[in-house]
Amino acid sequence: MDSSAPTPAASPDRYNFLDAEARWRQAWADAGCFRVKTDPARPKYYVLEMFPYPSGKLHVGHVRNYTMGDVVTRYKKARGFNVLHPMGWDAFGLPAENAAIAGGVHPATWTYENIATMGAQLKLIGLSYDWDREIATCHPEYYRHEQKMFLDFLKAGLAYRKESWVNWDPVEHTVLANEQVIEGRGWRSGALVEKRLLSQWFLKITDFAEDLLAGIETLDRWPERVRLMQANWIGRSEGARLRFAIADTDESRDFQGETVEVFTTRPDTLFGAAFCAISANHPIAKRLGEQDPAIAEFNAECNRIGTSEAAIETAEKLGYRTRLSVAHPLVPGLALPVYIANFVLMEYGTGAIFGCPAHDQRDLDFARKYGLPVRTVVRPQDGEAAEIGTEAFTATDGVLVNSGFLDGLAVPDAKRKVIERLETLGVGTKTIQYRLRDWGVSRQRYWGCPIPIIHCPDCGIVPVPESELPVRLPDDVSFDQPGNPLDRHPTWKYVKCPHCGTDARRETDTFDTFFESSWYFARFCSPRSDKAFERADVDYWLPVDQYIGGIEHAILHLLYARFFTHALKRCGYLGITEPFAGLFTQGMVCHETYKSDAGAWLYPEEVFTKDDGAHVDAAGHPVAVGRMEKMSKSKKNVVGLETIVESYGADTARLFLMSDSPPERDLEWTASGIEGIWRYVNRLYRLVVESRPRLAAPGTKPDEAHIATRRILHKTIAALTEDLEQFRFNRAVARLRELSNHLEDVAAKADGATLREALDTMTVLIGPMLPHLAEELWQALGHDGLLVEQPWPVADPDLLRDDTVTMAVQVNGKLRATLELPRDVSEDAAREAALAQPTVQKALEGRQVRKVIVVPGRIINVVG
RNA sequence: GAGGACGUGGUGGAACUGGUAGACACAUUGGACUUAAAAUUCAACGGCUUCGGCCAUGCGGGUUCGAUUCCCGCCGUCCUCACCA
Repeated sequence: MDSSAPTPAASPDRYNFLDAEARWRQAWADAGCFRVKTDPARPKYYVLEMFPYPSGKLHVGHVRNYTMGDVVTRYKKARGFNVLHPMGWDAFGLPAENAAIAGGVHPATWTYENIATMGAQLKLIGLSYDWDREIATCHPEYYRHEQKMFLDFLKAGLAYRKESWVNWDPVEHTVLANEQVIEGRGWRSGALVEKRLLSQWFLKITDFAEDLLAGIETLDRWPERVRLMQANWIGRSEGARLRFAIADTDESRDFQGETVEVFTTRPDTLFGAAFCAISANHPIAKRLGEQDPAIAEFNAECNRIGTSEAAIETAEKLGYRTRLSVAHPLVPGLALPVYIANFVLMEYGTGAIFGCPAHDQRDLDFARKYGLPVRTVVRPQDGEAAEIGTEAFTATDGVLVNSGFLDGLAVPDAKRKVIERLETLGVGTKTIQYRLRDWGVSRQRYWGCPIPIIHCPDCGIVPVPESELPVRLPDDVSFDQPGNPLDRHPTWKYVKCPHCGTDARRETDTFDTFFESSWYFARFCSPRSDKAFERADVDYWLPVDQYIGGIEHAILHLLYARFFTHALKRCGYLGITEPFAGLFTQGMVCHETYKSDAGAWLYPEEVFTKDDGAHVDAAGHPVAVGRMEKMSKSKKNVVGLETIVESYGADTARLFLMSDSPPERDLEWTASGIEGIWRYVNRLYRLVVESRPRLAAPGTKPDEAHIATRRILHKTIAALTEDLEQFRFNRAVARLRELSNHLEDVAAKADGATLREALDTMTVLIGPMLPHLAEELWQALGHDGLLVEQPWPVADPDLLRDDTVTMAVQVNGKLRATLELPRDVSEDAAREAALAQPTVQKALEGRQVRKVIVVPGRIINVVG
């Protein structure tokens, strides 16, 4: 329990971190170590952690990814790069409004207070930010630029307004984008999302579907997982669109000459078509509904059924047989019935399909249910067409049958040929269909960037003139009733039309808050510019070389930001298409959960451990220990940042967060773990302080032991450098411990020069992870100036290679001996040495040696 | 339903490109120091063993001189998307 952890007191043999950490943070700030400027003469490196939403307070779980960015920044700086490492606040969002509703505090006040709190917390842990570049996206000097961008997008045809069925979150009282609906629920509220028909602003992300997909190939420093998720989200499929003419019958006089357009990925199965099905929101379904209350009711029912996993699994596939039928485009005289079906989505393809029961499972189920014919048109490559029972034949390596001019063709050839025919007939075309849909950016909320549009009864949609930007949020708003305060504001929305001067009204929706985070990385390049950013600055700094954030943004933010970069390029803002060259997705910090016997969550510091290991609360009542879960305020399994920094120091917390667990995996925060790191930090301190007297000792003639120490030192430099390059922080920590363990063993007998080199170098190596301690030790070692400005050590290649190698000796694959042999030992000599081993002879048990495999420097395997 | 990842001691994890499995830690146990504790420090720490070894990287096969690593089939855990035509 954290509460049982002693507060380490300062003592002569203990590192006084409280004093030292504050002192060195001040020294970095005074020297402006992390203030950078555009300098094309120097190589640049841009490190960025996903900026936080200022929700209240940070706990130790938040700090992990900032520490990773800090380690990279300090390391790259030592390697000579001009490193940009900025921090800011993703400051628009619903929690501020909820706080306003609950507590009567204005969202702006709430937000800026949280920014002050969290900013101070971040400064406690010694992060290498250029604070001069701090931005908050709720500031008009930030959001004015995205209003301009939106107007530019509008001019470029990348923004449009359209009435469509959208996802409505009934708890947040706002629309959500498709990316923000997870298993049918709002991504933040968890409420079941409803479908509503609303007029909304969209950004044309689909214009870049192909570019965004192709771009994924170039992102070779992104996790494979994220690339795959994005590719799946974009969801490219090749197929055909084709039009079925509505059959001219007595029942369909009013649809004469009209067509039903469908999308299919299996145009080759067209001869097996048994029906057409359209979405309940298809224009034809709506027209039919207007005439027939039964159809209207069926359509409404389809919209009521949710899209959650449970709803989909249990919902029956329902069809409503309309009075319409369509003519098969290739089979004269064949008419197919038209159904309205609850499983056809208006949002994908054309909102209509043709059903081929023999070769699609869902179509087969539907056909069996409604007694439709099942006609096999693809047979297995070798063999006859099997009788279709309850399972469709969906393999695509078959051969076409019962399909007229397609008979005998393989599926891919048949696809090609049938599309050719459809194109000749003028009833269809080859198409590429994406799952990706345009990004709906309108939100019916106050605390966001106003959409700079005026609705005029005469002129329609009129952009706010650029000279009038920014459109500022009004301060005087009330949250005493649900809905959008901007819409209820007494005066704000009433304006004159900029064109004709008549009474008009402002757009009262604000942008999705993902709008702000879609370009902030560029704003950091010129945070005080009166333009969105300066071209010279973004040309130098972008793309971000190392981006660090949570996997939860694998699609949402990362896709929006990639799209924005394409769109900004098209509008002439910048010259790149991919904003983030390298991406790292870090794991979460977890902690045990505690529950009192009354069922209430308890904070770790409210829980005590008795001698027998039982857990109790302050009153001595038993406490149930739950499983490790992501630190979260709601379950109270959080450890306060200040608590840890005051008890152990920032460096101890930082090193703990970098140790043991690989950075992409979850990390368990434990009291014993932090204790262990604290002990290690003190050992490092003592190692240096106690070695100081020996540094003055004259260098003796270097003997074997000194060379061994230097070898270990230089191997550590090489390995640690490689680990940092590859984001293997846990291994880097292990290597540091190997080095310091060795130095502790030899310090008392090492010669001055060797010890000096080793301790100086070790101090530089711990710098990225333990920056305060490193400065303190650097000073203790007698150096002037700041360690943070020291160059990274370079390993001497001669010291990376030993004179001898340890080779394993196996007999039939089993280890029987190890041999210390000269590095350049010949294969013959190695073989002889191995065979001479008594253990080898014994293991052979008198058998003939059939073969000896020698892998230089590694292994000798005797096969007998 | 589609796609993907992972599975190593009591625990977190290491093992380069197929080459000595368990680095580095945490926990535990025992010893030293101490009036005692804390701190520090030394040692043991996968299992079994007749002390020669044997068995061990989820399970079963395969390839190989040699497999935690490659291939096939299971089992389990996790993630993403999902009525996508």
